[in-house]
Amino acid sequence: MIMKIHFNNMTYDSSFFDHWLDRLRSNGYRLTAPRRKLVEIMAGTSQALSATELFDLGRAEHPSLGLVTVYRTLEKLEELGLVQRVHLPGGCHSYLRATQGHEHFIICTRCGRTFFFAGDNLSDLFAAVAYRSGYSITDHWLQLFGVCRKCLG
Amino acid sequence: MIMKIHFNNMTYDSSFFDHWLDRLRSNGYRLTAPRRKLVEIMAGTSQALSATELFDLGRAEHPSLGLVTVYRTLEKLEELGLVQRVHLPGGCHSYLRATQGHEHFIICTRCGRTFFFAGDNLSDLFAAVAYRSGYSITDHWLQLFGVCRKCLG
DNA sequence: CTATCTGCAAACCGTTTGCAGCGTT
DNA sequence: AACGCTGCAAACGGTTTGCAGATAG
Repeated sequence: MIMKIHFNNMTYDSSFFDHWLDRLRSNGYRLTAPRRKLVEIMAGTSQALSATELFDLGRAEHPSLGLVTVYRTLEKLEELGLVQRVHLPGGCHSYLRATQGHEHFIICTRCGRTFFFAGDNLSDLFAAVAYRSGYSITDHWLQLFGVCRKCLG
Repeated sequence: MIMKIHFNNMTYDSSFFDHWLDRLRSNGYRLTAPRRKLVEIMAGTSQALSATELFDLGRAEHPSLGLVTVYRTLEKLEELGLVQRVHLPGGCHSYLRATQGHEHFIICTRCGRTFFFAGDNLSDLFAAVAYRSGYSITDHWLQLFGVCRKCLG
């Protein structure tokens, strides 16, 4: 069942969840109960979550869940490009839905809530840097930090 | 003694080293032999170094050096804004001379060598994102990844 | 039926802390 | 002389691995 949901100030369809399950299945991974639960949580939140936080959320609904399963599921989701590690000034222990194409995000440094936005065209800048540095550019991160409306009070 | 050196494709003066020592001293930190050696290495390289790599480099010239001293020195340099942790796709265990103002850098994903460049004006983009997201923006990272000329061969 | 997945316990690795002695100021 | 710094050893916390039993396909 696919339905429109309000997510992160933008409208996405809930098929994130279905799509992720499809990707797992079509890559030969099995859809077990703990895995489904973890995918459901990660696909449905705009909050960057650490393995432990995800573990606690998952365990609330699936008590026998093990922390190791959380790590192994995150590993697969990351490998499939569905989830990405979030780098914060204070550490790199959180995960978030991966950005797509030229999409970037701003993350609240208090609660981890994120807002995704389409990246402006930075290719002029990149071309200039490639020329001046002699490097062949393979990737870039543009990451914004701030405080979200809820945390501003 | 201050002299011009060629560093990272740009000309800096070697007073990075002197400046860092000054900053340590003026903040009440003592200038010991192991600390001087570590500052000399970090101030004089454009290579992102992990604590262990810095340890090995330092130990080559100061054999009694302890790894703990490396961590404690990096902590102080980071606190003074002279050094920053570098976030790479594969982990966040390296340190580099901190960027200043609107400066950014591109890092070679093979050898860690960096090239610093002045950031273009991204404030229009930031203003738009602040407006659309409702976040109050406090900081940003723009980080480029690539392969440097030496590693390209 | 078979290969994958699970949870547990233990190993692992980068980092931090407690401490007694040393060195800078 | 006082206080910060050092190196050692041990603790720590997040993550990974080995394993035997459970389960999806």
